[in-house]
Amino acid sequence: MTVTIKDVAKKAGVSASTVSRVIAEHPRISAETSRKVKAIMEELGYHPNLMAKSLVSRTTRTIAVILPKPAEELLLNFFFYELIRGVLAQLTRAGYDLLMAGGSNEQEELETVTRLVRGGRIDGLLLLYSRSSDPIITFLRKEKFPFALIGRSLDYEDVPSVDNDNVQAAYDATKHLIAQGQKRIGFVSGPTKLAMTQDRMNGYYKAMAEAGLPFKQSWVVEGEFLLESGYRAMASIMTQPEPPTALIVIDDVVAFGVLKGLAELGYRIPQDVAIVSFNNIALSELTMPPISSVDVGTYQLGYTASQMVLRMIQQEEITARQIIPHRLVVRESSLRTVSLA
Amino acid sequence: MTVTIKDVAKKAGVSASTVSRVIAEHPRISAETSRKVKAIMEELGYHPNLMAKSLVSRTTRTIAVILPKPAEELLLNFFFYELIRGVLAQLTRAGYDLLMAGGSNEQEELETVTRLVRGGRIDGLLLLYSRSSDPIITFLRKEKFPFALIGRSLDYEDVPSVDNDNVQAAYDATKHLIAQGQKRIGFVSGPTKLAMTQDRMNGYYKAMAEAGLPFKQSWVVEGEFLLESGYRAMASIMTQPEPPTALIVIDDVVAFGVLKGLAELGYRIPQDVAIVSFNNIALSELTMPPISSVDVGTYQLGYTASQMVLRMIQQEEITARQIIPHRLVVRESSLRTVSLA
DNA sequence: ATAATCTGTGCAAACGATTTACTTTTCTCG
DNA sequence: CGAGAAAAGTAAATCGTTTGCACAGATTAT
Repeated sequence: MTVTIKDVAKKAGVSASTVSRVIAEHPRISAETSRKVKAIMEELGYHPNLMAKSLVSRTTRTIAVILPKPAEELLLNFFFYELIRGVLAQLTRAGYDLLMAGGSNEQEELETVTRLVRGGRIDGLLLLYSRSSDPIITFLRKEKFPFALIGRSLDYEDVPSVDNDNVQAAYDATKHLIAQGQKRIGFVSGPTKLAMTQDRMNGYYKAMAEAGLPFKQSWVVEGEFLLESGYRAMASIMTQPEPPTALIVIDDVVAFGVLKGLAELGYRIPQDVAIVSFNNIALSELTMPPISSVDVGTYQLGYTASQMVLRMIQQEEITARQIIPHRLVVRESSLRTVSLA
Repeated sequence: MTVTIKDVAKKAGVSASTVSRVIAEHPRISAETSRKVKAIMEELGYHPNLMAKSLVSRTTRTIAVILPKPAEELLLNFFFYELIRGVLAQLTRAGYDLLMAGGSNEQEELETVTRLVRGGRIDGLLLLYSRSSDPIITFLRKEKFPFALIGRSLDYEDVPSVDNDNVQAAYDATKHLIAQGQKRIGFVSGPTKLAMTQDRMNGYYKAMAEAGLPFKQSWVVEGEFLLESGYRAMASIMTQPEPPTALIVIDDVVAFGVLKGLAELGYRIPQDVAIVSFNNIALSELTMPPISSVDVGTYQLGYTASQMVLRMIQQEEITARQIIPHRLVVRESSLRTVSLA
């Protein structure tokens, strides 16, 4: 049925080993034989069976990405495509394939990982998130299996991971507002159990403290990565006697809610309230007004994390924690003086 | 190193075949042996080598999704995550894995597909888009390889595919505006080479004709799936002597641009101009005002398309063209009389 | 009682490559 | 010219499973 290496060998009048070596560009093959065999391969439309190859080489040229279960996916919704493109770009370059897997709960996820790793189906793994005391990470470390984490592990310092400097990013964002003359700056935050949230909060605190600006606890609101979260936060933050005149928002989607909430309360942006948020998803520039946002380099995160895994597979030394530079993209929402069309 | 079926066999005092049969739940294995072997497997942490399994069974329990190259991805940006979740849900249920592949150009894409198919790495394939006279589709048909298309092929009627009834969807959207008392209805369209665009235009024409409403060619503008496209369309549509009082927009992202353009021209929504768009991405309800949009069932598209491929793999009969129901989600942007908060 | 069927298991041959260890052929050069 | 080295290629083992066939012992039918 399908054409095998033996078919090629027979037709070319050589042994299977020779064909194999032609494919591998083994030096001990004469130019003539190589040419001849290649011609036959072409003619027969031969493609090596990847399973057989993997079986003997104990290598699959495949790495897997584990998708978070639904409950933890919120943030990913808008990142995902960019991230995967970055991952795929790197893997394709290196001749690797990408396997995507997940599970509907923690237990299933771990089972999937076990099956893939122990079953020899993949050479490396990429985790898109970290939860504290993650059994998957524990398992992978025990197996000494090549993997990298996008984000930061709360449990171990030395987990190979690619992340942003979220402290600095929030610091920069806050500084930007301060440079615009803002003094009363609030923070619409996310779930504090996430390293990302904690880091951004700290950057904000740091900038405020450095500038000697007072801040009230009532200007800071925890929430989730949901539109509603930002919307509701406005009701509590902006209705107090002395509300902030500027807000740092943990994520663009949350910022959309903030925009909505502010509009309903009659605040103009940026004249009454200036806004800076994070992640710079494609829609940040489409709102009215466009939102200033810290670009975290989503594509780069995927690209670099994959590269890290590939390096580990090649037994190369890696730096356990790699930082992707961020970049504050300033748009109308944070500018003190703007000329509106 | 890794524990194989032989290790299990030896420790259990049986042959490798017996262990294999225990795993396969072969009927001719005694309950006692089965219990014993399973215990040993557990103890040793045995997981079958998937490559060896695939080699002999000529089956991989993997299907691939081919990612469009960057130039054609625009639309996918917001769909992608939902779509993949649908795909993954179906595949996980059936015990299949998902491989993701792509290429930076058409040639590379075809090579990837050839390598995967001929190399026996996958059992089925999912295409997320259709271009006319797609060499990949040609190849897959020739190989009689199980695959399904999300969308509609412009070349062949009988390509297994999962799609919306876009004609009906646009018809419904237009009817809704008409029911709101709208008479001057325009259409902000997409690239006409796409089946999706053509279908939606036709639905719009049909509803207009049926209602006996006049329409001007100047109320219809072609564009792309970009924010700018909708923004620019406003400058041409809304500045003419008798502009439409309602607009059908090909896609939510384009609608965001429309919103922006209308705001700059001083139109209020929906009082001055009503809007309905398509795809109902997560952000449609976050705009000011929230946009009425036709939900196309993105998750379902992925879920059903995967199911179709799985059926083909099982040699089951399938209906070549499956339609996912759409649903018009009415929000403020299209309501004639609204009480704004 | 004996033949026929059933049960439970083992042996060995695939599956389609790679790779080690040889064998044969061709050079090179004293 | 012939020995030894280098070059080119082959045969066979191997990777970890599955599975058709054989076979022994237990069970059932005649």
